[in-house]
Amino acid sequence: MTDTERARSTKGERTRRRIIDAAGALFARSGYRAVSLRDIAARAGLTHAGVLHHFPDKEATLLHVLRRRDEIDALPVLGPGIGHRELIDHLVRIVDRNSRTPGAVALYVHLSAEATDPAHPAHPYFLDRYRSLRALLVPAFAALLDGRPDPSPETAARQFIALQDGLQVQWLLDPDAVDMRAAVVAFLRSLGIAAPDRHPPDAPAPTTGTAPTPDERSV
Amino acid sequence: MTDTERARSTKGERTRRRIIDAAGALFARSGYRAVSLRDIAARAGLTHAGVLHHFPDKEATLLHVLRRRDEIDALPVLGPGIGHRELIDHLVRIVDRNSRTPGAVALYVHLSAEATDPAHPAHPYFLDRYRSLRALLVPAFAALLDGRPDPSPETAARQFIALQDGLQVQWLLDPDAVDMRAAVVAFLRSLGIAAPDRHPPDAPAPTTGTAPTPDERSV
DNA sequence: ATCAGAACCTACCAGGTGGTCACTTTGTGA
DNA sequence: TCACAAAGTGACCACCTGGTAGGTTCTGAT
Repeated sequence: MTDTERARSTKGERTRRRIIDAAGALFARSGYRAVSLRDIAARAGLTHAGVLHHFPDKEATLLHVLRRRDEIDALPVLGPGIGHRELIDHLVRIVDRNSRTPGAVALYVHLSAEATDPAHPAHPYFLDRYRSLRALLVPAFAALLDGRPDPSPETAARQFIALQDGLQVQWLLDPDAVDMRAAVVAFLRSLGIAAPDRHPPDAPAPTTGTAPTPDERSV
Repeated sequence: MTDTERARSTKGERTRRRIIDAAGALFARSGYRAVSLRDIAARAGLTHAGVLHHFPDKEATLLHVLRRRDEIDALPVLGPGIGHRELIDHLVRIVDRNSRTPGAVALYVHLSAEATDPAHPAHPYFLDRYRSLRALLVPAFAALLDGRPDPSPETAARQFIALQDGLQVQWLLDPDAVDMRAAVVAFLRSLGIAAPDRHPPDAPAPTTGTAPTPDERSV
């Protein structure tokens, strides 16, 4: 069976990837329910039966799209051991990058709204996503807000996440009118938390920041 | 033709209302695209052909639902002449009431996400909605933030709206875990704006709540 | 060069979609 | 009371949905 596996790891893997890329792009445009297997198949250059050869059903397609996006942003890569400032800086940098990748943003806006329905296949995913994001943010805010009790770290974390989700909707509706980064940075300043510099990656800035990962997403 | 009109204003009007009520409830559960005319018809006690006798097509149904919701919240009723404090108080009160009416919240969460797509029938509606909400909020924040320049009134308005939209998603995913009012009030406090009292309307007792207004929605 | 298994397609299924049409039933103003 | 418009129906349309069955073509390790 080792031969089998090696064989599968060539062409099959490649079209499998084309399929989830296509699915991701389409889910971003219109959400999960409004996209058909034939739409996905057409964009990937197959028949819808071809898609179902690689994935058991439509739902599996969605789950793979989400899994792949998680690999791309690799938020967990930061791990719980990361410094609080680094975490916030990293998240602000993600906001920045999102402003250049409407696709990823649209995907999450559509899916998080749909997934509100407990019967939606992505419902557990988003429950877990928000839970673990909060678990990451609460200690960070606890440290950065130290002393001041007013917004509790829990509240600050929830506000921070909510702010970004809400900004994304307004931004998608009218991209030129909304500066997501500015709004997020202003929020942090209101809490007495300094904002990271404008464009740490690239040439002149003080910090060297991380390498140019392909693209990132919504938080 | 006056006779005709008077006749129409009785039974027709009544089932017309039943239809948009049914449509509103279903759109709230699952969004616009996932709900069929037959679903709406069944809930309203008709055939789907009957629904299409009253509305030219499915889209008209959605537009009427939105128009009706606007009448209910009657945000414009406040008018531009309202006091700044009164406006903020009113909005916070709406947040409060939303916490008791998941249907209205879910309607807007679903639709605002779907309407991100420029081809969606509600796209112009939401563009206008955010625009006019901002037009109402910017002067209010300009006054209440007076002096302090840090969050510009424009930014504060955008944050305020985004915060609520984002909170609604988290709240729908896990209603018991999220206190939308607390998060909004804390945000205002961070800007140095006092929060309105807990339950201004009605008796001082913690329970009993407000009068049984049908329901209200999201801001 | 072979040949097993992966990749993929055509054809089909039952069921759902928005919308139309010709028709019957019901309500109501005169 | 009556006539006529409004309300509502059932049958139908073409089309799309996710999923299956059975077959053909391709691929790549031997």
